[in-house]
Amino acid sequence: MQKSPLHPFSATIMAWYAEHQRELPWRQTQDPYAIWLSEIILQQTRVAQGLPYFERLITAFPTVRDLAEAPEASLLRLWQGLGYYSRARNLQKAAQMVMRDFSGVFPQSYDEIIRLPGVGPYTAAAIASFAFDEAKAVVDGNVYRVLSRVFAVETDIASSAARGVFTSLAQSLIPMQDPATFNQAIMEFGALQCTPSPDCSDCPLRVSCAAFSEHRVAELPIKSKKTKVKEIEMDYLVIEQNGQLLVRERTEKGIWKGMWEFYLIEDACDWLPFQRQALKSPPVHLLSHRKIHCDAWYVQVPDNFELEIPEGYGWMSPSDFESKGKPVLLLNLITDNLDCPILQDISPTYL
DNA sequence: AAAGCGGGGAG
DNA sequence: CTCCCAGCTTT
Repeated sequence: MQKSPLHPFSATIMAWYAEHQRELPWRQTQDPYAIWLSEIILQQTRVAQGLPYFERLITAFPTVRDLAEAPEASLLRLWQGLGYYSRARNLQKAAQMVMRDFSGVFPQSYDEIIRLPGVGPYTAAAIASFAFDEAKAVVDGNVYRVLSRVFAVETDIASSAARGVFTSLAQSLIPMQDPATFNQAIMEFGALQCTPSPDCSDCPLRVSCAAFSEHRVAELPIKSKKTKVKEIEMDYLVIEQNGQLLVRERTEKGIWKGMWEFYLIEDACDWLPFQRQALKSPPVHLLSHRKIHCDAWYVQVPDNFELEIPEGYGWMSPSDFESKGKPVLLLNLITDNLDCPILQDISPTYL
C-alpha cells in the first residue's frame, strides 16, 4: 500500500495545530455520542458560547440512552439561551433513532450518520473523522475562509455550488493517514489564525497564500447574500391568578417553536377587564433575521373571578414555568422586573 | 435555489 | 453599526 504524499498546505496547518490547538473537552474523547453532542451544539455557535452548554448536557445525559429517554421539556430547558431550538428537538429524535434503529450503538460511517436528523454534510464528516478516522473532509465557515484565501477560490460561498467546490478541494487535501487531525487543524486555523480580519504577519502560510500575495485577504471569501431583518412587535401580558401564571408552549411554525411564553397580545383582550401595570421591557430584541419590539404588562386577576382562558393557554405554577425553556427575550423581561414578586419566583438559576 | 431559524461576540 | 459563528431543514 502506497502512502500518498502530504500536501504542503496540509503539513503546514497540521504542524501549526500541534502548536496552537485549544484543549477542549470533546477533543479528549473518541466517544461518538460526546462528539456528536458537541458538534450539534457548535453549529453556528462559537466555542465560548457552546462550552458551558456541552458541560451541562453531557452531565445531564451521559449516554445516548439518557438523552433518548429524557423528557423533551428538560432538554429544551437545558438548551435555553443557545438558540436554534430545532437542534435540540432533532438531537433527541436522533438519539431515539440510535436506540431503535441501531440498537443503541452509535452509527460508525458517514453514510449512516448523515441519516440522523439534524446531521448534515459537515456534522457527519466531523463525527466520522473524529470518532472513526474516516477520511471525509469537513466544510464549514472556517474551511470556506481558509481555502478561499490560500487557493484564491472565488466561488460565492452563499451559492449552492460552493459546497461541492470546497468539498472537492478539501477532500483532495485530506491525508488518509490522519484525517481527524487535518479536519481539526483546518477549522482551528480558521478560528484562531485565518479569521475574518486576520493578522497575516505571523501566518505560517503567508508565503504560499494566494490572497496574501495578491493583497486580497480582505476580499475573500466572497459572500453575496445579505440577511434582511424584519421588524415585528411582540407584546406580552404577565397574567397571574391564585399564584399561577397564564402561559403556553409555542407550537406553531416560526421562531421559538417548543419554547414557552406569557400571554402574547394578539387582540383587544376584552376578556381581561383588569388594570395593567407596565413592566420594564428591553427596547429591542435582535435576532439574525428579526428586530423585535416588545412591551409588557402585569395583570393580577382576582382569585374568585372566572376567567375565560384563551385557546392554547393554561395555568402553570411559577416553579413549573421556571423549568420550561424560554426565549431570551422572555428571560430578559423576567430578570428586568424582579420587583414583581411572581417574576422573582421564575427567575432562572442559570441561563 | 432560497428562505427560515437565536443568540452573542468581535471589530 | 456589520459580520459571522465546528449548518440544517423546509419550501
